[in-house]
Amino acid sequence: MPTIKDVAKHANVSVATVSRVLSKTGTVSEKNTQNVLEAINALNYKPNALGRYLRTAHTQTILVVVPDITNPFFSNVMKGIQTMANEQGYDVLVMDAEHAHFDSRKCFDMLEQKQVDGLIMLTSRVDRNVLLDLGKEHAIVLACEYLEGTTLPTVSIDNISAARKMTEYLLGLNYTNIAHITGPMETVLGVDRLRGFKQALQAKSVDVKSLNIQEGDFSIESGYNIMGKLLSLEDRPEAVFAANDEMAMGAVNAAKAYGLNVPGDIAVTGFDDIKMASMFTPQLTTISQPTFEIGRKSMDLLFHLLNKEVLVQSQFVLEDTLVIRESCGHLKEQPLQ
Amino acid sequence: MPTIKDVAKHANVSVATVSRVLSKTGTVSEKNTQNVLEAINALNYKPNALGRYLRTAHTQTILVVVPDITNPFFSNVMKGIQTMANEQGYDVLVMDAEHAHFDSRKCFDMLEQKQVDGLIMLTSRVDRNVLLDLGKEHAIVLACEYLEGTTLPTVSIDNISAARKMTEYLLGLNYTNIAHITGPMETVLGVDRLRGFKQALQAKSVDVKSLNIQEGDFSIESGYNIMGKLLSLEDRPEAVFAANDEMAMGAVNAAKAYGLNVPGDIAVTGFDDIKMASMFTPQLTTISQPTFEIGRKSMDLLFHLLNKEVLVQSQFVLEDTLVIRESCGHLKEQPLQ
DNA sequence: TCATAATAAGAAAACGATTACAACTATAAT
DNA sequence: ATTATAGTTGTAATCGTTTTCTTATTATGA
Repeated sequence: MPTIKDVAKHANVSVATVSRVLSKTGTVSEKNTQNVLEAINALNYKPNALGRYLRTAHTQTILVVVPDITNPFFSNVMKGIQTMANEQGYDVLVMDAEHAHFDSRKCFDMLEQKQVDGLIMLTSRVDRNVLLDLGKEHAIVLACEYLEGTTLPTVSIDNISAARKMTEYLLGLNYTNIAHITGPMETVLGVDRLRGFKQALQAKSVDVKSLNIQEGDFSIESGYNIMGKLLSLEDRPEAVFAANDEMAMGAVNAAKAYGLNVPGDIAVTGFDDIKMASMFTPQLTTISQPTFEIGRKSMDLLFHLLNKEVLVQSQFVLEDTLVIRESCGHLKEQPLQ
Repeated sequence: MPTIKDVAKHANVSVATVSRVLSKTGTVSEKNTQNVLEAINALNYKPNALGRYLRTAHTQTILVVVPDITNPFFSNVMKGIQTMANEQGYDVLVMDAEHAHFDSRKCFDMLEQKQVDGLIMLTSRVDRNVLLDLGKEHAIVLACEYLEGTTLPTVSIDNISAARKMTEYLLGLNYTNIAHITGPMETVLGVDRLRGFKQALQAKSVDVKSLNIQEGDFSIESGYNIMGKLLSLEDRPEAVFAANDEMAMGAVNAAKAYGLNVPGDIAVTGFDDIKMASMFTPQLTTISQPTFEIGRKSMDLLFHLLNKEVLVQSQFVLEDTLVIRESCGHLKEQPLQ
């Protein structure tokens, strides 16, 4: 494996000169530039990134922690991050938090050990204080899940108002006995969507029955199981709002297994608008999040942080959209594909 | 940011001693060990990974190149890799090849520049010779898509026989006019599955009509569009075998849009058994791949390579399963969830 | 022609760890 | 007392770059 020294020797110059032509900084004569370039070619020299990183003290790679790589919602956000990162010459490391079953110190260490330059957290299920402290010294941005009263840069949608919007839509369809399958109550996402749900109900003076609120874990299975419970309630709900699309699909399938028709017998809505939401039968009415844009914006923010620029604005809430499809019995025109 | 020197000074020992207690190698007296540990704590010292990496010449991180991070099939393989990697103390970098629209030199450079210790390719749509050459000097394993006549370690299923099995199943259901929506013909995956399809037909002396073979690109959209073509054929196929689940779903939806019932009017099958295959209506009959295991095995192989062990076996083909659900009109018992 | 500025290039010092080597204990064996 | 041995420790080299100084050379302008 040739090093910069070998190149220097081969080109009859000093290592400094080689480094200069490599990084296109400083001034090197035309003749030497050519010599160095030839030597690089002749030896098939590839600069060792480690040497450079140690000296320059940054790795040009960032870490993103995602609750579950398997979840299509997050892979879209990831794609946005990835795209933006590559544009700026950064590489992206991914860490799967496995729904917070991981040791969050691992990702913090990577930051502190200079293994990565920055961090994008797609989950906030970590030690709040540690995260906040770390944010003072390092480049960290929070996406999707913001942290209550945080100083960290954040990009997400307004989950409360989105959930309220969804519930109001259901109310507008004249459903009043509405259930909500929540996300995990230790996530801001779960809590906020529940909050929006309640707000809409209370605004219409519909009372919120505690039996109609059941905690899920964002998985298809939990949607299926909880729907089972809901359906066996004495006062069976007419509509159920699931806190994400996966749970909604589980719920629909539970209803089908129960011999019920969706939306004929019971309406179901989701949240996130993952790709499958429109492929599913019935097509899911849901909240569409600008996933790619969330990713892009997060990386953009991180990039500013990395460059020590002062952020004029650090909290970004992006637009979500209620997309109405079939699962609530109100079919708007929509191409099937 | 404290360095090892600061710790040494604080603990009144040499940097060598600090390094020794850090890496638990060599012998250090009980007293000094304690002093060093205290100093580390007092200064909140985190060893700089870059320094270590440069010296030890490896980064403990591997790179995996995936055709499309958004595809659930690959995220499951990724999960297997990730799990195994973490067990062995490796980190995982992900690069999205965007269906080979990326510059493959980028991932090769990372290997050559020592940015990563090893490479797992989930796609082989790269320059064959470059890849093979690189494999002589570096740790590389190919997963999912093997390379014809390669010397590189490989783990995948036998796509030809799996596709044959699927086609035979269709034939067994007495369909004879069967179409195949292929994957991209520049992927081994696409070619192999087509090959298996043809083999099954030829074995039964059913002639393969060229109009019944249409090239897709693994996307839902292409499945939808191609199905449109297929349905307007004078001699409309009774069954269509799509080379992956996404295209199968697109095909089903096209049929629905056409006013056709699946499987009543036309049978459709997929390949891969992604999570949604069983959530979809009708539930997809498909080929199930041991995704997690493919990931695990690949990482295991890579790990051996990294340790310079000689591989007794380097080509692994894992078991696939035909999972029969609803989409071909032959419903076996299967829990709905 | 001389002072000044600009350009080119090398020597050597970082960066922060690991580790080979040597040196110095203390203890045990002779 | 002397030697051998094992256990500790420190010094300094090393990994492969980048970058700060210096110095030498050439070009520019008065």
